[in-house]
Amino acid sequence: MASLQSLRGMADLLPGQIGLWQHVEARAREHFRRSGITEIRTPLLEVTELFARGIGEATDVVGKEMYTFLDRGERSCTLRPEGTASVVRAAIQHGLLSQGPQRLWYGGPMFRYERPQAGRLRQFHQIGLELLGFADACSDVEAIAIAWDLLAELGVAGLALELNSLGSSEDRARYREQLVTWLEQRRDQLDADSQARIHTNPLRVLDAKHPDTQALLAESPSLASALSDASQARFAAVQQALTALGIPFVLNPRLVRGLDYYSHTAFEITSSQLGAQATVCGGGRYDGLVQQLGGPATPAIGWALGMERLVLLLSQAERPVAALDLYVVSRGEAAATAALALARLCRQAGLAVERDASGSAFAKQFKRADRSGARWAAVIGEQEADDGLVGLQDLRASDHAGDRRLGPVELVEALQAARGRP
RNA sequence: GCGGGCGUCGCCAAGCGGUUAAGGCAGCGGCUUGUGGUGCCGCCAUCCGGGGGUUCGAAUCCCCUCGCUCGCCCCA
Repeated sequence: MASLQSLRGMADLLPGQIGLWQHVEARAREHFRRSGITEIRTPLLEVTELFARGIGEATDVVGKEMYTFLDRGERSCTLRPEGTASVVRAAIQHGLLSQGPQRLWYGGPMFRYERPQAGRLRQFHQIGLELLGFADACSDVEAIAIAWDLLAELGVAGLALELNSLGSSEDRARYREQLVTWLEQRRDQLDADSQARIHTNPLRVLDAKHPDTQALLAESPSLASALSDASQARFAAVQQALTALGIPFVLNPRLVRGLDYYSHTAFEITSSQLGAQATVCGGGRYDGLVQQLGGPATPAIGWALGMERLVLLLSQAERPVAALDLYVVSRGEAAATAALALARLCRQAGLAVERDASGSAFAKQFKRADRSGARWAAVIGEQEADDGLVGLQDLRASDHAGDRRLGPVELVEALQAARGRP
């Protein structure tokens, strides 16, 4: 390549697309505000150990997808591949948990060194929710409902909520043993990927895509039956509450989240319109993580939502356009200064203004005024500059009958008065 | 990391071994020396992602490379 390019998997967000992103971000912000959830911002870079311990050494994310390097002090640093570990670290580090339960959200870029694909980038963006210090089943449902309602509010259609329970960490450990034993007995019947995972991440074998492996798995010990009575009751309570809220879901016993820290409720919100990367939002309960990272035993639930995937679903719909109130056209040096002063005056009054700086023919400037989408055009030529006046015309009018000539202050007042009216 | 498809102007796109490399949109200039949305005229790729090779001759064939894309893996 002759010219410089962005790194693979790292995308620019251009002016034409940014409106949709800002729209989503604004809605999310407002949605969290109404839900009593406050934002937290953590660094993009963390000590590698945080993710190794938090997410799990055996996971793909940690094993092969992290952007890790040594800094000048020879410390191993990693660009965050997800948000939860950082939020939990911050909560522990600053003693937030001793101030009571925390309802937090975050947003921003995450980094995973993977092969880019539709809805998958190396730098991608997530919005996430973390409820720290909440143990009851209704908190699981509240978290899910917040995600579900946000998506609905944004007008995303055709979503499905998939649900599973991984049980308590004891349930999971017990089941893991059963499963490993069972898998080992049939090791030679498994596909290569699954064989490799028997000890590193056996639960993931359940979700193997290989048809022969899937057929074999039909008779494997089930996770559901390994759940303790308490865990089963808890899962039932989650389902009841979802039903009470009218949020539809499908049980997916093979839904095993990739990161080690999940327990009990695990869920994904998926769309069939996204191709292979169908998950828009995924999350679950992670009761053991806070303690594992050195904090007080704290039950927690959270989720992360993929911005790129969400925007992909939304981009078929309409996108909001930032409207300009006024476009200022001028000719001549004195007029240019007057135009600049007028633009500034209007901006100070809260109007959105663009000034044509080209100095080209009026016909040309008006053509641009029209295309800018501005509601009004202001004209300052030699004549107006001399008189200290400004020509004002309605760009929506088809003739010049309504054109006026007035002073800058009157113009601002006129536009403010006209604002809000069609 | 592994497979498949693709890569011509800012965007869309013709071209398929010998063309001055169509066309449309956008942009710029003009018709209209101070007034827009329509119309008309003109300008806008010595070059076809990059590098090698085959050939008298390549955007068109081959190799390598980069990038995009789809799937696998995994996840948001």
